Amino acid sequence: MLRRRGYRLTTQRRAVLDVIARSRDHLTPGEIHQQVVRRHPGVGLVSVYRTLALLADMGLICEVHVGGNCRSYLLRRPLGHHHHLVCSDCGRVVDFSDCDLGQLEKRLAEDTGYEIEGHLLEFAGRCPDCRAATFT
Amino acid sequence: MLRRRGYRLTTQRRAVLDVIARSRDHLTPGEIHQQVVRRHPGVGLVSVYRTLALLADMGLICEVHVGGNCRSYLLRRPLGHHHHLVCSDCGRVVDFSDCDLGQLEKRLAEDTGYEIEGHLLEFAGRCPDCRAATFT
DNA sequence: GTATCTGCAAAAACTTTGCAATGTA
DNA sequence: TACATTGCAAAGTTTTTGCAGATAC
Repeated sequence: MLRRRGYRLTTQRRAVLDVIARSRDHLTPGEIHQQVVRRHPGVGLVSVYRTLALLADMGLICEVHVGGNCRSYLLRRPLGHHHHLVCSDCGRVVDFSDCDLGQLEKRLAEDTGYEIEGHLLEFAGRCPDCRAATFT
Repeated sequence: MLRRRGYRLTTQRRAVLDVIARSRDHLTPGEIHQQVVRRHPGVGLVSVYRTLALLADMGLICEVHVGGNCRSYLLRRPLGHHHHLVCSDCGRVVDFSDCDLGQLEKRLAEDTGYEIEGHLLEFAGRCPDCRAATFT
């Protein structure tokens, strides 16, 4: 990972990034810390918070809002503009990038006079695995 | 307000609802409490939390995620399905209901195997007033 | 009159900050 | 070696809970 942006590559940061990258789910700071500690006892929750702030600033991770905690993070897999489809059972996230909101955005701008800067779009649903689990 | 759903209509609840209904902005529990206290000193923050939980359960208010705090509430003006366009300067919210995501939703369902249950869509932008304020 | 609500105070959860010690580059 | 980064502990916030007294119906 290209952390040569002036920041040092420490064990802690590597560990946090590793946990986030490994997970297909979105994780809260607490959950991330728990997982980090498994392999690296002694790493403080504080470092997790600090690392998350850093990664968020750099745009390497992003938040998930649908389904509970708004401070759940996720690796920004496609690095550019994209959205999430979140499983309401297991939390598993699938990314997609073609949202095609241009028309709506344009009409809204005209109707309201707002100068639109961006949007937040997330879908909630049940992933194939969780659906299958229902029909035991 | 039709609170005859088995719940009692108390001064506190009326006050909280009043503040939310009055505001065109989205407010955090703390902000709501501050405003409630102005007219009704002695009302506890606890009651605000409890009332918010109640109103949220009943679907009378909804959250705003764009721009900071994810626990900002807003009166559910059009009572059905709708979305928000939030001013990134003053927080003022405009509602709209035609989001036209059916196609995208269908394609996502096919591509991913998810059974889609719902979506969260919010736009961020600058409202006419705030835009005007820039060109002093 | 009674079951629902409220406020207080205290607890629990979550997040940020100060500082000496540590580890990367 | 030097300075960014860490962990601890402590302080701030935010949210929840227990309980006795108040109040809507």
